[in-house]
Amino acid sequence: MVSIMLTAAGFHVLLALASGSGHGYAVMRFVEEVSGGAVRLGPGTLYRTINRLVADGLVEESYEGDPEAPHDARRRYYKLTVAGERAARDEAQLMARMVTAAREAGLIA
Amino acid sequence: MVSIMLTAAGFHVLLALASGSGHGYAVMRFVEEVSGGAVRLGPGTLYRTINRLVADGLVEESYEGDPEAPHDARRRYYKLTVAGERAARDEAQLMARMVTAAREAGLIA
DNA sequence: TGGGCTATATCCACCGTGGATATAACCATT
DNA sequence: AATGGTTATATCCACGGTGGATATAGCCCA
Repeated sequence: MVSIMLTAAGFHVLLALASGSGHGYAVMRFVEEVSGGAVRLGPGTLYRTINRLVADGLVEESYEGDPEAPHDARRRYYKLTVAGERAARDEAQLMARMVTAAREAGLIA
Repeated sequence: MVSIMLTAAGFHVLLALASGSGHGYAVMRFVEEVSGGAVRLGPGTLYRTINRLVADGLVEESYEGDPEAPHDARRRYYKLTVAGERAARDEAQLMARMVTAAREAGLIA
């Protein structure tokens, strides 16, 4: 399959980062929350996916942590690159088409 | 990752079948069309995915072909089972949540 | 100072994917 | 009736992503 170059896990990570979840563990919780618990990214998939996204130039490490949060030396912060934003947008638009098709098929309201 | 038990390819096939594409090749064209060419299911992924869905009880072979179409001995027709419809609906709803989240994040309009 | 949660990282076996290859039936044209 | 392009299904292999366990360690509260 082709889509763009994103796996499902990759899209979830990009969406979480776009939604303001700055570091890995926050991404994990975001994905679980936004999916109502249906999607869970285990640590293996999570950190490997982040590293792949960094290698692909869709995500970059950010050395400015969340100013609201208390300092936590363990955390590594990430943000979308321009290419990452574009990839996330493309994939979201593709998904929106799928949802529309599902509506037209009478699968959902 | 968990979602339900569907891979991306699996969902595309279920959606195509729910939309009235009765046989494998029609599924392939539907997926390509509905995605604007962004998603392509090669024959390998396509037929293997169908067989897996049959084995999982989400799809069953239907021996009543499309009455509109001219007879074609090569075609094998398929339709969703009740479980397949439920799985497709669950996945579509999950996708709708992701699209909503993407809107809230300002990724798409 | 002990325990539970937060946070990141790596490893392995398994499974799905992509793409090539093969086969053959269908249909229009010559 | 032969040709060629499209439709249609099927199988194979190497590759890469996934899931889940395991490890390590910093954080925070009692």
